Amino acid sequence: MVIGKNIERTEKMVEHFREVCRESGLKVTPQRVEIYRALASTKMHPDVEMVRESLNASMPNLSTDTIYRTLSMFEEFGLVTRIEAIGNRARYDADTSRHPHFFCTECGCVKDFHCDEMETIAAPRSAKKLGRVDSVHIHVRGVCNECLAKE
Amino acid sequence: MVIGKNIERTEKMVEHFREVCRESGLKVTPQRVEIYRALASTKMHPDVEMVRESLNASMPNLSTDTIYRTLSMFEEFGLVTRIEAIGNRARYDADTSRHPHFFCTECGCVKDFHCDEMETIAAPRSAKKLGRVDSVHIHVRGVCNECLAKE
DNA sequence: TCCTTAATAGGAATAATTACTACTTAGGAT
DNA sequence: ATCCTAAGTAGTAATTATTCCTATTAAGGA
Ligand SMILES: [Mn+2]
Ligand SMILES: [Mn+2]
Ligand SMILES: [Zn+2]
Ligand SMILES: [Zn+2]
Repeated sequence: MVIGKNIERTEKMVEHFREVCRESGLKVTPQRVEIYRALASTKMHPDVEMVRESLNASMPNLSTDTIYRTLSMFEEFGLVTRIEAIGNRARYDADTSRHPHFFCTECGCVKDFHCDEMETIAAPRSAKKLGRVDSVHIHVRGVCNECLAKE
Repeated sequence: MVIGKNIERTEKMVEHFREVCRESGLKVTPQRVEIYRALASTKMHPDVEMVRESLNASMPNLSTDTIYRTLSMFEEFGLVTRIEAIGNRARYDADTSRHPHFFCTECGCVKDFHCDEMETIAAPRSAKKLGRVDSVHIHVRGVCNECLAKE
């Protein structure tokens, strides 16, 4: 995972993360900051293993358990969104705004795209009859350009 | 898992399943028929364990491996749809028509609802720029009426 | 009925996630 | 600045979901 693009934006997000921690009485540990920064600085929607790899140089003793615990905690506090992609590994997104995803069924990559209609479509009455609707999720599946090129 | 409603419709689906098997050179084994029937006769979108439980009386020796293998094969041949619900168990739907789902974040249940807009919305250019789009998936998350009643 | 090959059962292996616990540390109090 | 304490972490074990393996079985064609 490459880190380094849009450093200003990333650091702004990290600062916001620190504030949320302080407001919520969560300790701002180096592990939490680095895990959050790893997510905020990439568009790859990383899973736990990708986070571990990207931090391996700077934090070689970071434990798997800490990554899992930390990401779950982030989700609970609305700092990240958990993405149920294809396959079995949970992936995370530091962009918590509502937006659709492209899932490649070949390589498993997850990409953002934008679509006003998909970002604003509301749950219909038929859905609300089933219970309380908290969020709407849209994704498309297909084969990404990189995988198409390989074929 | 309760089986038995809409028996005619279920049996029509089972007959179609048999035809697909014959056409594709797949053996019509009792295991396959019962697993397919278990899916076709419920609206619960069962996971592997639910299928096993529902068939435990009639097929006590049905192996987990067979259920996994069979459901994957069904998906490959377009007989069922695999649903990536919340949490870690894959769920399956014998209704392969495009329709949105309601996921309860409390009990994990999966319910159907209908919404013309969600069933016809097409992938936008911004998605197609990322690769070949094969399908569009929409679901909502919330808390189902049963869980709301318990609170 | 026989034969061939696909399919199954049962158990072992793998992969993802969670649980446990002794040790560490962030951040408030002194 | 130092101390205290509860919250957090590392390392490891346990659990859970899924896949792999292989000897045995049986579907469906000859
Ligand atoms: Mn995203
Ligand atoms: Mn459905
Ligand atoms: Zn790809
Ligand atoms: Zn519920």
